[in-house]
Amino acid sequence: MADRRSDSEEGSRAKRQKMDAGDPKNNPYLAHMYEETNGADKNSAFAKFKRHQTTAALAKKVEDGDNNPFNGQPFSSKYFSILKARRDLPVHAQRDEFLQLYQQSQILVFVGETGSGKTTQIPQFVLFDDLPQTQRKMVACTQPRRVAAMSVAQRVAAEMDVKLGEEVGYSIRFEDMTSPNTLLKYMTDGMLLREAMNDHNLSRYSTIMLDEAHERTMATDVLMGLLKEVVQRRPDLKIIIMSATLDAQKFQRYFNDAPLLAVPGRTHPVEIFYTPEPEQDYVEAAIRTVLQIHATEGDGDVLLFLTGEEEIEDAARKITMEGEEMVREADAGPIKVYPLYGSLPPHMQQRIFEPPPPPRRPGGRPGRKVIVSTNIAETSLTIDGIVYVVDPGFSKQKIYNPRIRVESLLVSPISKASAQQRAGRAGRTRPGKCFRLYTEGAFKKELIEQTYPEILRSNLASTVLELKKLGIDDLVHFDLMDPPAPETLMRALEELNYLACLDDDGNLTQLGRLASEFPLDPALAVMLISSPEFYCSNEILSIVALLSVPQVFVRPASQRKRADEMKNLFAHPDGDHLSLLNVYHAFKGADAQANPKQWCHDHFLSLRSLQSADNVRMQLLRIMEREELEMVSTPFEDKKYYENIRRALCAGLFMQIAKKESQGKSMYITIKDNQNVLLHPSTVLAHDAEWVLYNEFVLTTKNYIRTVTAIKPEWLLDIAPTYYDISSFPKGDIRSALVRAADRLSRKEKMRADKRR
DNA sequence: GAGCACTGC
Repeated sequence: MADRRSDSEEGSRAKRQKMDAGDPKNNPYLAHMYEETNGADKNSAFAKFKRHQTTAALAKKVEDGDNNPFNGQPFSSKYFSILKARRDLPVHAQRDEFLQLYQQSQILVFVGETGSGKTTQIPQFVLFDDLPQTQRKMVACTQPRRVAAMSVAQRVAAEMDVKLGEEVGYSIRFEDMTSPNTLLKYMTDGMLLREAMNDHNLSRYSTIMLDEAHERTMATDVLMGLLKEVVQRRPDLKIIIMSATLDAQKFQRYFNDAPLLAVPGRTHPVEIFYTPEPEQDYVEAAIRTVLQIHATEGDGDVLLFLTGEEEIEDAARKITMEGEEMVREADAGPIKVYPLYGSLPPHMQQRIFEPPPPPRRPGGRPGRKVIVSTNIAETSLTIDGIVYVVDPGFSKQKIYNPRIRVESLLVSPISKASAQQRAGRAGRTRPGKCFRLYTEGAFKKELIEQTYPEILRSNLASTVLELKKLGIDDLVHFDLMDPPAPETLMRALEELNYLACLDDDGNLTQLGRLASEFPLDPALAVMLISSPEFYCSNEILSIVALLSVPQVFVRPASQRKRADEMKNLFAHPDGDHLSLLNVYHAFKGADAQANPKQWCHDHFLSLRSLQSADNVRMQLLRIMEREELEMVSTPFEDKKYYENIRRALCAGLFMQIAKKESQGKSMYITIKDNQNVLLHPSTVLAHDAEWVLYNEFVLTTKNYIRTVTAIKPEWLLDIAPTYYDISSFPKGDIRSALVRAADRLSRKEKMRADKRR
């Protein structure tokens, strides 16, 4: 089988071959001849090390030596000062215990609470015992987030006194910071999954660590299922599942009763307070609690968890106002409120690290910082100095309804694990307090133990395609830790079958194999792959890139009118997809490129989103070229320029079509699922289109379809005849409209045939 | 006449 790799891989492999060409020791075909001495020759610091038989004492000796065992360079003085601090970490006391379990078993579950040092130290413990250099392999440690992979790699490179990207590196989307010398690689879990799709045995690794496994991301869950199979084919591969305390036994059971090692963390105690009675309005209660803390508690910053941007901005405003009143009337200390959520520009996010405001006069009451945040402060961002946490017990969570194939965000009660994590945020620097705005009874009886893993809350179309590409044929018996509902799985298989990515027996088709190469939703991948047939792959590529990044249109509450005017400059009467294309073209134009920041600001566009779309576009373009898909455009003057693009959109999104209801203005009904929907008010679609294609179904106060483009039913019959098999539609408005379209289509074809005769 | 929690390839 062809060993195809993702393109960043391809790059590093090419690099590796080139760099290694001169040295027979580095030639993979000759490597076995050097196995005894490779990296562990007599002069090496590792000479006395027997793989998987080392001890903490042995490692300590090398760590305390004069020269770096990995690159032969003398250790810097900074190395020794960091080493001293490392030895104080809780994990260090159990290094021998860890080594014994690691050596004895193929799979190990490691539980380390925050502050234990697990993410930085355990991979180094492994390195000194696994000696991957002697196997020409690597040790991998996965993280759910890119920033974590980068920053931990940087930290560990410093601890090991090596240059980042050499012996210690990281690999994330858009950036491969590794070299042929890399022995320890931090990477995102999604990246390892990508690699697995081309190397089902993950043969480049001698040990794989899945860190933060308790977060149960989609990628972690799939990787765990995969690794469970790989360990049977590769007895030489070792696996470490690293997690926070909760649910450790579940991991143990899943991995055939793997041994468990638990290391305590280093945090301060947090006192928990509950409300005696349930609160009616959690936002109002939260604001009241924050102000109460300010009035009655000692110094220390406050972290309040709310669910979304609007709620947060609103609460922040109210707390600021009330706080100012407290300063005036009760001589309270000054209070500074910072909103925090993902779509906030980075420089605004950075502001949360500013020190709290000083007292208003010498000797006055100390100032206090209040951070009002989404869940982003629960895992992604840690803020030191928080002493008080206010937890109303809610967050927005993604849920998936397979019956109508809709993912939506819903404000839901958090889990016990989440509540514990939130409380923990108060004890990072000193003992703290957590105020839960629900009763103790509710905590015990109503909150679920763990947030449902993502795999149970998502559309599985792309996951199923990935699994097929990973060589998993029998999905039903694939051992996932939490198997999704059969209906969700059936929906995904059905969707992939309609997209022709899977045949009727559920086997990967050529198109499916190609689609899996793209880091995209299968529908968007199919759209992109089909686009050369419609003479518009350049344009579809831009649209797909824009559809895979956060919203490009910015609409600040204070300047809505102005923002809408600017958006209208890019509007295309036939719909939002074409408007996105106009935005992209304008962004790449000379005017915008002269000063992109200013231009985006002036036009109410998000520079961050546009730049990231540009990045995505480049990545996708490289895959298109590698797969020899043609990059073509219809000449702009051609009257079919936009029509071709709209047809190509149908090639991927033909399952997301709505038709106007005969009665009722702008009321639409979705095809097949028969959901009543409204055009999202943000649409630029200028006319009452009979048929529209939509990108997204949003469930909020009403059912909306967002990002819509006008299309013709004839195109659907032409492009997706199986899905639009008229006989499968019940008698009614939609069916008769399709029949009329079919008539028009055949008349046209007949006329064309007549002309040819 | 609207609301994108968060993350990833």
